[in-house]
Amino acid sequence: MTTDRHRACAAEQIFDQYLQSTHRRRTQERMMVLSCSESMKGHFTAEDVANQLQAGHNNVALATVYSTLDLLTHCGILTARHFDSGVTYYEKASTPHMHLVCTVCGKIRDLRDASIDAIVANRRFSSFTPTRYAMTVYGMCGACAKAVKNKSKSNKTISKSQKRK
Amino acid sequence: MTTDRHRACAAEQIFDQYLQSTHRRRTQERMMVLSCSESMKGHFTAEDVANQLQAGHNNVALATVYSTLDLLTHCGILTARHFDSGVTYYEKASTPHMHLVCTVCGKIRDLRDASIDAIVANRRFSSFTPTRYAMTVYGMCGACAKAVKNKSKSNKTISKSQKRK
DNA sequence: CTTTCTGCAAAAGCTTTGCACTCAA
DNA sequence: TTGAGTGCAAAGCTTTTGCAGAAAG
Repeated sequence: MTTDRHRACAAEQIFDQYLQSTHRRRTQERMMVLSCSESMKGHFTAEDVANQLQAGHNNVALATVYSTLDLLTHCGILTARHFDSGVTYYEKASTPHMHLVCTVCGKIRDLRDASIDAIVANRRFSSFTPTRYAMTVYGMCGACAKAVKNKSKSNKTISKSQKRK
Repeated sequence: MTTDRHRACAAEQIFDQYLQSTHRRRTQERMMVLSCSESMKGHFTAEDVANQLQAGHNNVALATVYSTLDLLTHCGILTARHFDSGVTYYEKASTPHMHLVCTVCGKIRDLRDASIDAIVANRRFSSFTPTRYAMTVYGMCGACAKAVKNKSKSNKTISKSQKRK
C-alpha cells in the first residue's frame, strides 16, 4: 500500500520532469494514463488502460493512451513486453526478471533469478554489447495442470479474460 | 552443404509423414514453402518466403504461406519467434538457444549457452511446469558499434533490409 | 468424384497517422 | 495567444477468414 503510493508519487515526479525537460505539456489525459498505469497489477495492455479509464468515466482516446504509454516507457516508468502474440504488454519498470507464461490460460508471472542476471552481466558476447535481456519460460501453471488432471474429459477451460488473440 | 541437404531431406520426410497422419494433402504449394524455408538462412518472415518464391516464379499466395508455415511449426520443422515487434519470425528448429538482437540494425544472432539450459532444466518453478524458454539479449552489434564510433556526425545508418516496422 | 486446398480479396486486430478543435503555458 | 495535444476516424501492417474454383487422392 504505502510502497505503492510512494512509487506512484515518485513516478509522477519522474514524469513531470520528463515532460518539462522534453518541452511537453502536462495534460489531464497524460496524468490520467499515468495514474491508471500505476494502479494496474502486473501486465496490462493499452486497451486495458483505456477500458479502466472509461469505467471510471475518464475517457481518454485509445490513440492518446498509446502515445502516453510510449512516453512512460521512454522515461523509464513502464517497460514494454512482447510475448507470443502481436500484443504489447506494459508493466511497471523494476529490476530485471524473467516471465513464466502459461500457454493454457495465458497467465504471466514474474520471477527473479540472480543466476540469469549474472550470466548476462558476466558473459562475453564477442563484439555484441548487451543492454537488457528478455527471458520467458513457457509452460503450464499449477491451476491449469490441476484442471487438466481433474477434468480430462471436459476439454478447454480457458478463462476468457486471460486468453488473447 | 551436405548437412543442409540432409536436413532438407529429413524435413521433407517429417512433413510427408505429418501430412499423412493428419490426413492432409501433399500439394505443390506446401512443398514449395517447405523447400523455400529450408533454403533460408537464419530468421525469416512469411513475407520473405512469399517474396523469394515469387522471385523464383513460383507464386504462392501469402495466406497459403502463412498456413503452411504454421503446419511446419506444428510438426517441429520450424520454430516461431517474436521479438520486439508484431512480426512473427521463423527459423529452422534446432537445439534451444538464445538470440542476440541488435537494436540499431535489427540483426539477429543465435547463441547457445549451456548454463541457461541448465537453469531452466534444473530450477523449480513451484507449481509451474516449463516446456520451453525464449531468451533474447538486446544490445548493439559490433558493426553498429564501429559505425557509431567512426561516424558520430552522420546519424542513422540503418540498413533498410534489416529494419522492420 | 469428393473433399481439401488454393488464390484472391475482404476482414480482423493492434497500432499509428492526419486533421480540426481544444487547452496548457 | 499559440502551438502542442486530443479525439475521432481513417489508414497501415501483419495475419486470418470466406468463398468459388482448382486439384489431390
